[in-house]
Amino acid sequence: MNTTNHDDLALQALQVCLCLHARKGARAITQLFDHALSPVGLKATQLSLLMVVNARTPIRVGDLAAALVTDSTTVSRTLKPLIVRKLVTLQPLPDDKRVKQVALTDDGKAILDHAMPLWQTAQTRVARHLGGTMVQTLLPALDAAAGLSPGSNP
Amino acid sequence: MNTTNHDDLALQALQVCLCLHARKGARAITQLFDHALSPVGLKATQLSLLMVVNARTPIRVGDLAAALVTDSTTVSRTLKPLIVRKLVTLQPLPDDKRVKQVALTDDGKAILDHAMPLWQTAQTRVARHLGGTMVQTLLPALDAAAGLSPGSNP
DNA sequence: GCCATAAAGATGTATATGCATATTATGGCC
DNA sequence: GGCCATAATATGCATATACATCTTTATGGC
Repeated sequence: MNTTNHDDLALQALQVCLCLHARKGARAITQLFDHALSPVGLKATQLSLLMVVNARTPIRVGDLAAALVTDSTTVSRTLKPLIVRKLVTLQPLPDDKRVKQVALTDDGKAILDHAMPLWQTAQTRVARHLGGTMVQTLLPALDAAAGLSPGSNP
Repeated sequence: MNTTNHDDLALQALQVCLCLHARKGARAITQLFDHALSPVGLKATQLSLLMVVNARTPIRVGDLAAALVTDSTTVSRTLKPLIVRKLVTLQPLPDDKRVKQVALTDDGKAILDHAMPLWQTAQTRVARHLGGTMVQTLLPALDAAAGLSPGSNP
């Protein structure tokens, strides 16, 4: 008899698990970006958030969560340190005080200015490591993956 | 005059940032796996760890961290709830008591048995969503990304 | 054998992440 | 006009993640 079914499957799963691979890859990339961004005191996550806010100021918390493919509760907390550092503001919408809008401050714009060259360095380093072909296939594949949350159950 | 350099770069960066894309994709995939695994009370991260331990029991904490492309301090804490649930054990190596070895318990093997079919379902669902071609290109690209941590500084 | 140094994990602190639930604000219904 | 269903966000709890630092244990030079 063999080593039971689960052993075979579990061993094979290690090699092909899309979740594990996605997480390992994302962790490695995140670490590189975090290190690259340390001079401006931003984590990769925080820069991502600032970039989205910059592109769509002012933006609702819920829209920010959707744009980042994350939970609005996560956004709520990720905003905290950025608000403390006065990089963004959080203002209730006058028309509907349930809604809060996130806006980039001048300090936020300034730090974005300092961060983007560091981002460029990190991006280039990862892109070189992967090679152009992989980057071209990776980005659409990750986009596709990011789009699978809505259709969760069928 | 235009909208300043950083605006252009930041807007463009949103579309191509490998870190943001990797994290968004990984989050979406993780959520799907987490939901799929909820019947056995495991998170995707925990199953990944159990699969590695299963493949290489007993394994040192440090080797586990390397295999998962993560920090050994993270492994230390990720192990905590699994130890409490008696899915793995953590034993110092007699020869060198600095080293701790992680081993899968019978309960751990049992839960792995229950989890693997759920894993298969999640894996298939994601693979179908992406399509065979994307899966074939995604896995090697993520492997390549996972391999960029060592050469961090040049 | 004794102490300096290094190695392996664990802990303190901080952020990231998401589910269940609480809080607050709208809006429709009576 | 007040009450309840709903919507948007925030909090409580638990895990995930990593850097700096601490503790414990080995090892090497003397």
